[in-house]
Amino acid sequence: MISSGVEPNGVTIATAISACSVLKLLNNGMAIHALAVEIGCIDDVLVGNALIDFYSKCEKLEASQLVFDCMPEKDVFTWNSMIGGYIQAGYSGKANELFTRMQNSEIQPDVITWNTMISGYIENGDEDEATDLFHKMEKDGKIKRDTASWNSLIAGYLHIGQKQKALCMFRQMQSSGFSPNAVTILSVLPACANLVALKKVKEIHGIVLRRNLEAAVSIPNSLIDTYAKSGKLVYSKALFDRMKSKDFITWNSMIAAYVLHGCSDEALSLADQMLMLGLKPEQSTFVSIILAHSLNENVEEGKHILTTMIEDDQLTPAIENYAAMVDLYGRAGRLEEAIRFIEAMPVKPDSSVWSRLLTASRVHDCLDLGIHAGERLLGLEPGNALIRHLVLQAYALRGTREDTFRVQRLQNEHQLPKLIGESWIESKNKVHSFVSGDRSKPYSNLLFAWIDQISIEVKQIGRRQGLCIADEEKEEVVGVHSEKLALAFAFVCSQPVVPRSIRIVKNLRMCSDCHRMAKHISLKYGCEIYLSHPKCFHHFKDGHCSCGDYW
DNA sequence: TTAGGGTTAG
Repeated sequence: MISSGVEPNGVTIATAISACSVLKLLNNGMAIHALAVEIGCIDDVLVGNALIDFYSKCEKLEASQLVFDCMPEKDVFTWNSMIGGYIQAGYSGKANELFTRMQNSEIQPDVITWNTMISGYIENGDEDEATDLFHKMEKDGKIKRDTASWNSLIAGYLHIGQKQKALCMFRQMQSSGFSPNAVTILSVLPACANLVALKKVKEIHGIVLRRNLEAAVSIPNSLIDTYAKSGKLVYSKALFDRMKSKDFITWNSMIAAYVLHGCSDEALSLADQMLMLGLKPEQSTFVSIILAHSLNENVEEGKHILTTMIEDDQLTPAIENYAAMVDLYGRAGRLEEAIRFIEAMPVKPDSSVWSRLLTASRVHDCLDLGIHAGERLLGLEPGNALIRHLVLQAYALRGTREDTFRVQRLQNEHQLPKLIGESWIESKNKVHSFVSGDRSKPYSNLLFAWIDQISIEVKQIGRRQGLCIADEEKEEVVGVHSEKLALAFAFVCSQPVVPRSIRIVKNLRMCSDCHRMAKHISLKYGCEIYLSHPKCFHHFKDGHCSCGDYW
């Protein structure tokens, strides 16, 4: 435009600066700022507003404040942009000061100002202040809450990990006569992505259909992911097949869904289809492809994929790609290669890398390497009780003189909270919780009798007794593990019919004894068992598990 | 024509 000799005006400048804000192009934006001064449109309120947002997004808050202070004329955008800048930088106190100043100025806060303050407070951990503002905003009758007001609160709760409160607000929103929009759905779906919330997912899917929200690609994308994590891979695939326009996230989500369910061949074939359509896989696609080769224990192919990614596609591997490689070597039992790979990595290994190595070490009974990985994990997350517990166990198992000293030192550093296994299962619209060794339920005797009977059968099949590093203490110590109680509950309460599909969520890693029992039950009764615990998803069917006995 | 709320990578 400039080289054609057309003079830009304030609108041109504001639009161009906005583009720089999105792309966080500090130098280009500053050049346009200089141009605005040169052509004399710097006092244009539109330009000033765009600049405040631009400098905030480039993390140059002092510059934003300077622009704000110099503006001869301010409007509601000016104030909102400046307040939003402080909020996004985490300065809710400073934002609140401006919010108060704004209320005493000739420009009054609008619904966006209020929403910005609400999301700012809650994301900075001040839940009370956020809900207080949410209630106050309609007090004087000038401001009406909108869908985004509800979304701010719901998304805020999710950011701080309060899923239940978010879902509760979601319900309240609907009973207050507000319809969820695409943003609401995209916030709330990941909160329901687990094996015991399938009904909730279906309910939200129902809202999507009734409100015609499936047109935006992001909605079916999120549903594909959520259904897979809720154990309904067939629903994910049905949605995928029906989608007329797919984007990268669609493909990545479906490929990752197959990997999650241990369907490596389907994942690889879908990745091939993606290539044939001329779509270039991105880093995240390669994570899934490497993991699929890992499931097949095809180390050479996995290594080839990483090379292809770097050399042919000119992509810099992300830490997740390196972690997937460790899984590839680890699952195949090539532990020395795994550790050599980690040592040669161009980036610093993070906890995902070390925890993959720890998994490999525990599955292949390699105590020394397990201790090495555990110590690294502990160095990265010293406050993590679970890791501390694993490291202590590993030292105790190895039991050299130095190990004993290390155990004592670790124990003295922190008081170890007791790790209690807990499992959840849904039945008749109610989620039931079981803790390991719990005999307090009125029907406990029925559960234990059922477990005793199955245990005898499983013991006859044989047990492998290796060096065991486990999240949870052995059952001889804590009593029957919670997932067995949940399994027994599923059978006992569906009598005389055999349950077809059982879904359980657990807080701690499953032990190999419980894993063996679940496989046996799936074979004996012809039922499917889905069980997830942090970082792992199991689908037991016909005596096999989708994890390939590696978790 | 500038401001707020959101999807994948077990």
